[in-house]
Amino acid sequence: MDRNDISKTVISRLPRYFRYLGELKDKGVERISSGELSKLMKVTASQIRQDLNNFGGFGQQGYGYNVEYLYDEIGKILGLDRPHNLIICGAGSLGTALAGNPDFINRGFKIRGMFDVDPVKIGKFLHGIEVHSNSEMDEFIRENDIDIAVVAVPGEAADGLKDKLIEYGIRAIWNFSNTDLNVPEDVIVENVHLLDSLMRLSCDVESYTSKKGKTNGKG
Amino acid sequence: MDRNDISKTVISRLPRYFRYLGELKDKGVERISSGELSKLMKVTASQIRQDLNNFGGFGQQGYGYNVEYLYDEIGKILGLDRPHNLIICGAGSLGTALAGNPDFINRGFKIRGMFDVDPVKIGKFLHGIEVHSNSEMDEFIRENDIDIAVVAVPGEAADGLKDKLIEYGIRAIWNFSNTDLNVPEDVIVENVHLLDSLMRLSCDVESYTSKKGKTNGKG
DNA sequence: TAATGCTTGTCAAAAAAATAACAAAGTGGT
DNA sequence: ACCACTTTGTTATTTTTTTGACAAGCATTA
Repeated sequence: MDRNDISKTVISRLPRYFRYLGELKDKGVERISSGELSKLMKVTASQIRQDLNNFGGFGQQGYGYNVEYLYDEIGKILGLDRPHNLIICGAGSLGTALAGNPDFINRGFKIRGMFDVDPVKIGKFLHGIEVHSNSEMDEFIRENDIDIAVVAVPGEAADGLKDKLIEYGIRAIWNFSNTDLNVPEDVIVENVHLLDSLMRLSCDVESYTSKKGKTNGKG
Repeated sequence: MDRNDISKTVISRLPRYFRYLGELKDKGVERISSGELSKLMKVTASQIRQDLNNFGGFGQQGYGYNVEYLYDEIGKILGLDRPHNLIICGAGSLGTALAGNPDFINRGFKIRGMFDVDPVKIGKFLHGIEVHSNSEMDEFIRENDIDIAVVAVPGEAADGLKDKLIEYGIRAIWNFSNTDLNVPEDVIVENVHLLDSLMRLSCDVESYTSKKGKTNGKG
């Protein structure tokens, strides 16, 4: 089974496994069975076993999985065994918030610099990270071995920025702008569409309310 | 077909349809066929037709879909035809960034107040929104008809906060903390696990890199 | 008003994902 | 060293999701 044949669906579940295993590790738990993990995570034990088996036999019959080993292995699959160098494009409040998030650093995501068009911001330090002019971006990316760019600019500016980033050699974009970025197939985009997410919540509220209304009174 | 029988998968695609229709509407486009929309959105026309049909026949044979009508209808499904009152719990940099995002207001998500435990922050105004003490939360939620709470506090504090929110009557939580919140089944949680998202990106970089390595030289 | 061309809504088929079932392989106690 | 018990890896089944196909219906034009 080739790494690239594994479905998107399975991959997207890995960070959650990683998170739970990290918590177990921190608590000093040494081993866990798919059944126990299933109860914790509220997914079927069958799914857990099948997901993990895509990457090889991490467990042992009659024993279960070694928490630390499994944690490390999933970490490797997620590419966390080597550091990543990031830049944040857009030194607005969102970019600044991301720059200040300690979780990213803790997992090896190092924010090397921020970029903005606003002359007032350029030269300032936000959470210890310097804000540069966009004109320095090309050189900065090359010199600092940047492999991930965070797009935290207003929607209108996102598309132009994306083209520049690709021109400068970026192949992985974490996109916070509320548009879809069309990119060549060798460029990866991971979207965080906040408004979409909020709408999903709103939608669920709506359908739950209508369900309530129906079953109400007697239910 | 009942509203509540529609699969999560379909629901989760609605905000994206809404986004594209909004853009078309702004451009003055009056009608669009599933085929044209399919090219724009890079999904199959069949999927578009089937998704929309879950909610009723919004289109017309030989004509397609009326952009504005479809936009409004999807808006209703998403619960955007009525305003929502939000509070943001946690006045750190993330909470502040969310408070300053104009997209939310534009879609009827009104941020009524922020909450924090830090006495230095209490009483301050961030992006025009007052930061209150947690002790005022109960009353504030009732008096301002709050229906959505945003959890933007550090992971350790999230679980305790969640319990309070539920106690105070909140039934919809937008969770930015990097943990899963266990809630009763009448409470809805929409997660934005930023680190999980970043790990997915890192994972894709990893597998793309290994694919490159393999097919390199000849491919 | 009739003919032509699109495009939907819907049914059928295929593909993908989740769940269930179980033999094989290990653990742990005696 | 053996036995009972646990738990995996894997195969089979079911369910869900996606895609394909096409008749029915409306728009548009002459």
